[in-house]
Amino acid sequence: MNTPESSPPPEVFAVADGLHSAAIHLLRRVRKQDIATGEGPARLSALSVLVFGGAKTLGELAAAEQVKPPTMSRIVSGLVRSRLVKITMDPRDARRMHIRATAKGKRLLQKGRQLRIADLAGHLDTLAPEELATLGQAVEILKRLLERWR
Amino acid sequence: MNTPESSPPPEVFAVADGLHSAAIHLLRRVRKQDIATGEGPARLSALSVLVFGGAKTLGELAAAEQVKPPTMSRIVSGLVRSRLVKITMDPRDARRMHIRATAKGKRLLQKGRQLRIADLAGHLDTLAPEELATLGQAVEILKRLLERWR
DNA sequence: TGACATTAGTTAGCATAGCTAACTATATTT
DNA sequence: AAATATAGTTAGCTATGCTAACTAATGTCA
Repeated sequence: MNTPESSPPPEVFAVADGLHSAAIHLLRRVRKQDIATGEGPARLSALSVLVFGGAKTLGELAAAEQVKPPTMSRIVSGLVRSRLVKITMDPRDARRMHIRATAKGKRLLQKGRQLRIADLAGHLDTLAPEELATLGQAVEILKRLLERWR
Repeated sequence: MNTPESSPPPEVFAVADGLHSAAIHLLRRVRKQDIATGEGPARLSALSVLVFGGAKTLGELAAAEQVKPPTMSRIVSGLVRSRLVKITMDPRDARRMHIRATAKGKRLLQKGRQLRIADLAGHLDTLAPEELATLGQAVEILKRLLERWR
């Protein structure tokens, strides 16, 4: 039959399982570098949305981070206190706020990101060229997959 | 020169960046399934170590999860309260405790894991066979890389 | 236009999860 | 026997997630 409802074959589950496990352990390793930034993961993640995606309202940011508005409200408060973002009110709709990264916020994000990436890159650099190439292809495949996930 | 201290080439950084981003977004997607288990991520993760790696002392479990002992102490308390693990004292060393998953713990973990994996597998199943094969190879490479990371 | 509904964000209060510092109890070493 | 080291716990802080209930502003429509 192979309807859309039928379950994927075992090989697919095996890859899913391995990918899941690898993602968990990989992030657990690189996350240690974040301590150096002095900000927690939720703030860094929200900040990265602002730096790469431009200014957002609180609701948009909450949606982008898949978090509820009260949670994002507190995350933004922290970012404001650290002067990593700045709030301006919407001139047309006094309920809305626009949140944008400051220069300091951009600098901090780049620094933190570089620490993570450099750590990972240092390890990837020990791989054979073909292995690295395979990972590069895998990244492209995953990128396309994640785009159409939802 | 290319000493071990020299920085990896840009291609390696590009792969590192892509891998990092893919891991973040992939986990953010599948994590939503965890709500159905009624336990938080730290508990599920510790439980999985016990289910797949057998009984552990608190210190071993903390090390495996890269967390400090007080944190693991509280995680284990929660797991005990939910009857997902059981504690026995070491007969030779009264300071040590042995923590093992109960049958209920094993069942819950399998259920939660399956929800995550099934979600991911459902999406992987939309890929072409060659793409899936590439991801399978990437998983193997990452597995070896992570083993020698630390 | 005035009443009602909707939308944006905040506040309060709860749980989980991370940390350090300081503690208890047990083993080990000298 | 005394000093030291090790295994876990307790207390208390911060950060991050949630829901429920609130305020304030905007939209709708009779």
